[in-house]
Amino acid sequence: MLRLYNTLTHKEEPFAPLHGDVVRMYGCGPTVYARAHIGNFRTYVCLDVLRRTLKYVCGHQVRQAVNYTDVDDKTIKGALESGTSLREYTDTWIHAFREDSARLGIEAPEETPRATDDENMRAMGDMILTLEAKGHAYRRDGSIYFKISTLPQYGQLARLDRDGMKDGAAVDVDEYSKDDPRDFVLWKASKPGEPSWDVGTGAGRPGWHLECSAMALRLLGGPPIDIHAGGVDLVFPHHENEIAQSEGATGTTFARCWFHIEHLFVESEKMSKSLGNVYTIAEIVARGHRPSALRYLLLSSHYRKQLNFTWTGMDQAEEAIRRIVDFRSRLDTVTDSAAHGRVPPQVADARQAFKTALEHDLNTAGALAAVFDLVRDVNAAIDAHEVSAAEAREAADAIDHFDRVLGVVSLRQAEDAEPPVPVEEIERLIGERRAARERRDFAAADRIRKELVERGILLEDNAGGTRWKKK
RNA sequence: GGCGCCGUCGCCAAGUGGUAAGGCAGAGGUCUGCAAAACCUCCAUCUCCGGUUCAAAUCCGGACGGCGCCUCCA
Repeated sequence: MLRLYNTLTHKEEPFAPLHGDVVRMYGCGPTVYARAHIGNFRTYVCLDVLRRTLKYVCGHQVRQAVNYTDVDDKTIKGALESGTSLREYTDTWIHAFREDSARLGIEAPEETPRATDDENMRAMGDMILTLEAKGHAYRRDGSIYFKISTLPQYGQLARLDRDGMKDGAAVDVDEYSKDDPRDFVLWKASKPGEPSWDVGTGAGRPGWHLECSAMALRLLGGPPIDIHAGGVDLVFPHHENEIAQSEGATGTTFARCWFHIEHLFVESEKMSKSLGNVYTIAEIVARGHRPSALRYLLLSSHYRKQLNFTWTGMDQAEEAIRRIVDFRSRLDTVTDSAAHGRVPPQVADARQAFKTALEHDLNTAGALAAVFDLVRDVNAAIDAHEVSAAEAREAADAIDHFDRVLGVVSLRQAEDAEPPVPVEEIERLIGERRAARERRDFAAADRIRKELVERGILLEDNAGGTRWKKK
């Protein structure tokens, strides 16, 4: 059974969906005002692995929502500066995000709501009115605030207490007049020139936290929903405030399990624009790396540990994937008909180890070890001519199964499907080279191989003939 | 000031009470026309100091080092 670390309880707990076999999960998505960076994508790749584990390892169905925050200070400013409407402006970045997500092999969630969609705005308005009716909210100068003192459990997720929040920590000094500095805004009064909505709230726009509460409950049903996720930085105040709003409005638990992904660092430093180390997928590619390598790198350490992105790490990831991909294609070349019985138990062990690792709070590094164990074992068996085609098929099925969760082999194969040299030309040259080798003209043969290497194609001579692959 | 995390081979990284997975890199070897790939062999006692235990990388205490949150942020 899957066990997940729950931020709410600070413990690893067995996880099962509340209703039947459907896991209802919500992830806080990007604010769409710029191209997302690799740190953002660590979160989304880890969510993807969680999603895939739930589906393909645990056998659950998944109903996942990941939102686009398409109205806030940054998006409004960006739209203004680019001279386009908020909708057009955010459309651009949503498109970019989908493009990058696809390059990283992230499965599309069932729901990708936008805050400014009518039905979501209405849901937010309804939630505010409910909070007001229950005495959790108050209006001041056209804005509406959540009154923290009305909710005794406030602070449970982040484990913050009032007394500790003093010296050294910045105290929220707001330009608005709130009853308590910690009260947060549910609805911001509109300013001249800014887009605004009125959903029983007066003209304005939603506060930072409101959209997630409203959309999660609208799209996933409940409460409680099964899993709520995001980057660690969202624990406070975002998620704490989401809990306050949702539980204030519904009177019951908002989310059963809180799943948080640690931050990515770059060359041991926090990413920041001033350091110039905020990389996007496009920049990774421009440096000659495949997105699959980034995905692998993100999977190679545990999601609750800080991960240090380095270019050496990317090089190592490229090599590691290559080993698995080479193995996977080698399996297709096995033609022996006699079974030897050596491989099936190896496959069974690997499948078991893979599952056990993922079930243990998504231990992807451990799962990868299981994959490599199988690679080594079966490679050795093939070298010893002790594998039948059917047994190779079993191993291939296992690798394909593993990759439904890892999503890294298929990604690499897709990336390498378009070689820099036309396939017919590669094959023609391989033919010429074979002829040269047959007449023992190794100089000519080596010349062809060298030429292809320079054009990005590697040749490997095996018992069955010559194989090519992208460098 | 409060809360919390981390320190395992050159690099990355599992393991969290029973005697150190895996990947990358490296050395030697097998195979090969040569390469490549693959395989085999070699390559750490877990930051340090105490303690608990038959047994600790794993638990407790302390030291040193690194980091996060308490403020917009994945």
